[in-house]
Amino acid sequence: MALRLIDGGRSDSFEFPLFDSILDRTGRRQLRRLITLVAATRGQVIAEEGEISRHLFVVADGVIKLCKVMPDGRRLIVAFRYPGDPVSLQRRDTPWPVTARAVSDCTLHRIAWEPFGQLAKRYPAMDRALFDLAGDDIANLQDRLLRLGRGTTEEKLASFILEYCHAARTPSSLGREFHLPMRRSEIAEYLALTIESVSRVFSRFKRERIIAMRRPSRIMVLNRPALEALSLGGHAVSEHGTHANAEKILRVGD
Amino acid sequence: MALRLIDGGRSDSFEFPLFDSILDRTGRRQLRRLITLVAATRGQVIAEEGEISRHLFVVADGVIKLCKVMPDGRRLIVAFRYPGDPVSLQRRDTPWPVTARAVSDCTLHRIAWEPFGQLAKRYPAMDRALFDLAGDDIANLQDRLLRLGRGTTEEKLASFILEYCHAARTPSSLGREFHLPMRRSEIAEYLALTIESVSRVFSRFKRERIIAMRRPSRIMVLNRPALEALSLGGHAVSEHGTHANAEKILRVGD
DNA sequence: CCCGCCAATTGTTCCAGATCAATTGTCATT
DNA sequence: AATGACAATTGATCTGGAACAATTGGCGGG
Repeated sequence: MALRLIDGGRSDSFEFPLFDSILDRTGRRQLRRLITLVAATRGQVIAEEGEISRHLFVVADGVIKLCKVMPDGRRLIVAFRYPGDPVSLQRRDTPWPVTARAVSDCTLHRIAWEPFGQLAKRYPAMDRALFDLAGDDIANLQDRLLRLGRGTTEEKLASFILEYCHAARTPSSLGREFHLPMRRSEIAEYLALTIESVSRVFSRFKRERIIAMRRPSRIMVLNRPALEALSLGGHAVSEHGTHANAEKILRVGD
Repeated sequence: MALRLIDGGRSDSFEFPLFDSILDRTGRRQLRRLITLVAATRGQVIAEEGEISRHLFVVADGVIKLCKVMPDGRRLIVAFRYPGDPVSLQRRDTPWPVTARAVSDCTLHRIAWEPFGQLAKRYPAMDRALFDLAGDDIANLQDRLLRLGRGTTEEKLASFILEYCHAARTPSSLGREFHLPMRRSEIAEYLALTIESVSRVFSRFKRERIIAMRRPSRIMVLNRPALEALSLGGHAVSEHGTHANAEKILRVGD
């Protein structure tokens, strides 16, 4: 199924902070004319791994996942993308390194690389801005690599919850309930765990009053400091057995 | 200890393919004048996580590792960098997201961001080239994420050996012996394993005549197809039990 | 309201890889 | 050649999370 184009998608009214700050009035207007608004429904493929990338996509509303699959079917969600995020930063007109799918019904800004490149010739700061965004993406992937490689199940889920609250601009600190659009299977694929492990840790967090969960997708953070402590890999907050151990390991030198 | 500057490091003679292809003669000469050649000895820190990045580094000779550490001492090597690789692509003048250390004695080209930025104003293609390099880095990190998250010990080591052969331009396909500069502990930190697991799999590969190993750091690839099959996650090459399984998993749909 | 479907939870068993513990190389120094 | 300091290997256990297996819960359609 193809992406649905949205009428009036070329309206000048919406916000587009990614490049607006570096363009003058003319540049902004020209960029607006390149943008098409498209819609995808839950589960729909936005771009397939291997397919040549002809567009830059930016999430307008909803959540996207970027997936990779091994030949034997093992899969991993490389990243979720939230409103305002560019979907994939890569050389123009090269194959997508991942498959992008909608996690919830969502809308995206789409810009063809070809005219984007023309515009970028007159506004070189745009290439610079793309590079900066790529740098942020790299730093995030490096963090994720550390967590997937060395983190425990608790640590992974704790940092996922915090990350979601932050990225989805959810009122987590206020102790308000929010909606989690991804299923357990998607959280498991994101954290390189099984559904069962994810479910067990959710239950444990609930039992320990770190979160409340009236339904699987309705979460409320009750003890944010506990989540933060877990997500850094500090484990028990006020114990210092781990600390002595840490110093021993760090002393190894290199 | 500070990085040692190398006399005559400003010579115009060396190759610098990263940007040479997109610059004219004048541009190349101007870029050359910004480059300083520096040396680091095995184990030396080139840049520390958190420290503001004032330079772009490119590996000239030897191998670099990029490390991240958790508060309690668990560590991961995010990437190795080989001759020709930029060390870290990130927003200019922002904190390093990783610590860069020399794995072997090595030399690096160093360019201060400040004059680099001036030059890039006259040659906008340089920013574009940086973005493209960052895109490659992102694709590599995504692959690594899949392997660390879902790969077995064998798969991880097999793909590491192949990756090393490729990156270090080693005559692997010819069945010639080569030198592996990183210790078992570094390979383990790169693959999110323990030293013991790495050692056991090396021994197994040796026993199965996939590699030869006269000393821990002297390796020869004997059966490249076997390594390639393993690194893709295909497991046994000519078995199809796994295949049936794969289709079952893939059929899940999303 | 009941039924069927699928997501999520919970319980049980199992195993890959971690951890703990020697032992064996390797090489630099005297 | 003997000594000491590490790096690597090998062996014996242990365990966190996977795999397998029911059971429970929610929701849409008749």
